[in-house]
Amino acid sequence: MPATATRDTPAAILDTAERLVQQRGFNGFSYADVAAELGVTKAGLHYHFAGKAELGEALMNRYTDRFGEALAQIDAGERPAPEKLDAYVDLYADVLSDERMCLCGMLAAEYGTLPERMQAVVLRFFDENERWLERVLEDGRRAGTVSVTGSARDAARLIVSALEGAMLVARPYADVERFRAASRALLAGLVG
Amino acid sequence: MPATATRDTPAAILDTAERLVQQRGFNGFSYADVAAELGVTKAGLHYHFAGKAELGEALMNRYTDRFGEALAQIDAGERPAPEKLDAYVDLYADVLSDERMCLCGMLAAEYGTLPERMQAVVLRFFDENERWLERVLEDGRRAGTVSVTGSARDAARLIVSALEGAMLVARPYADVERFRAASRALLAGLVG
DNA sequence: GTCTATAACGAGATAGAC
DNA sequence: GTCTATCTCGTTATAGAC
Repeated sequence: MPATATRDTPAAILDTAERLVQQRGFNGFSYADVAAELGVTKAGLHYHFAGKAELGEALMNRYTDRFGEALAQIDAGERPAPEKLDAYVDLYADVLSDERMCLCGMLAAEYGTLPERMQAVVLRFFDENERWLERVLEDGRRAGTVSVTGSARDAARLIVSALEGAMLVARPYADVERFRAASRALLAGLVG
Repeated sequence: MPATATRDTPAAILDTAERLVQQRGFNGFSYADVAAELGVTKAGLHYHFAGKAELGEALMNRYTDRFGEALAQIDAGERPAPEKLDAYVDLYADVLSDERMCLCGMLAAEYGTLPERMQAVVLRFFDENERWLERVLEDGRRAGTVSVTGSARDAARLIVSALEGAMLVARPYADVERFRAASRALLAGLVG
């Protein structure tokens, strides 16, 4: 019996690569970086993920699926819309406090250089987030807990944009409070 | 007399490199890309800019200075604060309509991989923008044309964050209207 | 100021042993 | 499943001719 990995190797590869992409970008990390950190060789990585494009795609699908599960978790709580929005903001804050950018926000910056199949997942991520927010905002409007001036769709797109941008700007300052301040000001204008 | 360039060569290099960075990122373009587009050799570029770090720094300083001049232009008009904010949003929209990301927004994503001197300019860009916005918002509040709930500084930071994020998200969709919708929703919550 | 030529390195990827 | 070894290519950068 050959030596067994202490945990699922593909998952460990994805964990390391994910962090590297979130901190350095898809064009800012290499198979060598991942291999060195895991103490394996580049060839070993190619066994699990044929190429960088396949690794990137797997990364994004896992991230987007997990984000969807987190949204389902928020829904399961049956809380009023403003609390759901606060929980949504916390998802972003948790990523940032790890000194990471949102994976798909990072890849949105590099969009023009990405393999086609990775580009498609970037759009899927934003679409799913916008749909979820739109529904929460409409529920809140019906319940009288949220007062959005324009369309719920436009407000949802503003929220995604503002939170992605707040992460983008706050990370160079290594200042989560900067993100928190922007989030508060955002929700104050929408929920107030 | 040697052949004369049709226009200032360093400026032409900066123009091309700037667009490439805005569309592909600092880690997504090379000297070879710039040289090919200008019809010169890589060695020729090194004569004008010693290395990629120096080219990047020159790029950012020119961009930040130009942005500052554009803000001074807006101030020169002596318009009320809401009109100044509209003009400010237009600066971003113009960049996006060229299918480019804000230069410093792009470099904020790649921040961890940048040479130190380029990192410093990223912060300078955001600082100067926030200061300008903070002043406009305070002027507007005094004149009664703007009603910001929290501090002008936090609102300024929200505006920078939201506009950077709106560019980041809208560009993969190649949809300037997506940016416009987010901008309108943003200002509606702040100026309303 | 721009060129040719090349050095030095790292990236992504593959073949084949174990 | 992971390794060693190697290949090919692109990238940054320099030396030196014109």
